Formats: sequence, C-alpha cells, structure tokens
Amino acid sequence: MEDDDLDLQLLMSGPANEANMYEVLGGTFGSTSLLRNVDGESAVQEIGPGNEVEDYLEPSMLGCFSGPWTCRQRGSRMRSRPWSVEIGRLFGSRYPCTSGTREYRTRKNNDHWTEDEVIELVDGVSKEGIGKWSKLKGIYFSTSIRTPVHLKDKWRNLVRACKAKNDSKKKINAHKATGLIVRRFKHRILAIEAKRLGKKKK
DNA sequence: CTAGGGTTAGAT
DNA sequence: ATCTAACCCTAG
Repeated sequence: MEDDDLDLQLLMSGPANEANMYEVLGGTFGSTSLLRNVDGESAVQEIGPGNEVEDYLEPSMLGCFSGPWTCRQRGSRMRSRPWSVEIGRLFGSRYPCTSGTREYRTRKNNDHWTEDEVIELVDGVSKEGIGKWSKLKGIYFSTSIRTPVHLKDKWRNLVRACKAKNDSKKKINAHKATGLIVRRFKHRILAIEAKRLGKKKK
C-alpha cells in the first residue's frame, strides 16, 4: 500500500490512538508542527507522543476523524478530497502552518472556479472594465464566496493562461478544465487585456 | 480599495 | 522537479 493510501485509510477509520494521531498529523505537518489548543486561546503545543489527543482537539472534533471519506465534484470527475481540507474542517478552517512566521493558516476556500463563474467574470470585466473588482463583486458575485481580490486574481490567472498558450505549444493542457475555458475565452480576454495595456502606456 | 509580488497545494 | 491555479500579504 502506498503512503497516500495509508493516510487515507487512517482518516477513514480514524486514528487508533494518540500515537497514531501523532503520526497522522506529524506525518504531514512535520515534526515542528504546532497545534492550537482549543481551550486556552494562547496555548500552543508541539505535537508529540507525550500529549493526549484532547490537547489538540475538543471532543466534538474527534468525531470528524471517524466520518466517511467524502468526495466532491471537481471538473467532470469525482476526486477524493485532499485530506488537508479535512484537517481544515477539524480546526474550523484554521489549521496549523509550518512555514513562515504565522502560527496557522486561515484558508477559507480552496475551490476551483466553475465555468459559469468564469463566464460571469469575463462578462463582468468586459462590461465594467478591468480594475472595478469591488463593483464587480457587488453586481455579479454578491452571493458568491468570491471576494474582489479573488476576482482580480482569477482574471490575472486567466490572462496568464491565455498568454502562456500563445507563447509555447509545449505546455498545453497542464490542467484540462482550464484549457477548455481558455480556449473559449482567449480572444475576449486578450482583447480586454490589450486595451488595458494600451491605456497604461499613456 | 487595487496592483502586484509571494506562498501553497495539487497535478504531472 | 516543475508548473499552474488559488490564495495571501501589503504598499500606496
């Protein structure tokens, strides 16, 4: 059995004991990982064999470990949810961060854009122009999780993807879903972008 | 608030 | 090992 399968297995069945839990968490986050103690706001502890599971998780969270391994739709095929997402749920979308100065990461959403969302974005930008991200959010994405910054970032990624395919033919379909979208909107996106660059020079 | 550099996760 | 998409950081 491969390592990934093992991790998956552990999450499906739940860690057998504290040591196993330590393995599961430590295995991914590394030996220096820190977990916030749920009770004490300031208490941060290193994951270690000397600690109990309760040091890291409150009882209600423990149930998450034995739940079924769920899948979600991404693109056209089902894919198992990365277990980092599962960990994110365990920690209320605040899960430990091993790099940098931050104690933990707070990543709210890690989903890929749907084709419909991209259509909205391209439509919106062509009507309102580039750089009106907050306005765009209000008009086209008012009920969406996407923030103005997300819109801006996505647009940048779209432009980059379009340009990448102009430059070289070697790295096509790095990601299939994006490839389709890019093929469909390439001309509109590049036209809008060209307009922006034109204005910028003046 | 936006622009743009930086970081991270997942796929190849 | 490298690349992309999504997300973060923050100056201005």
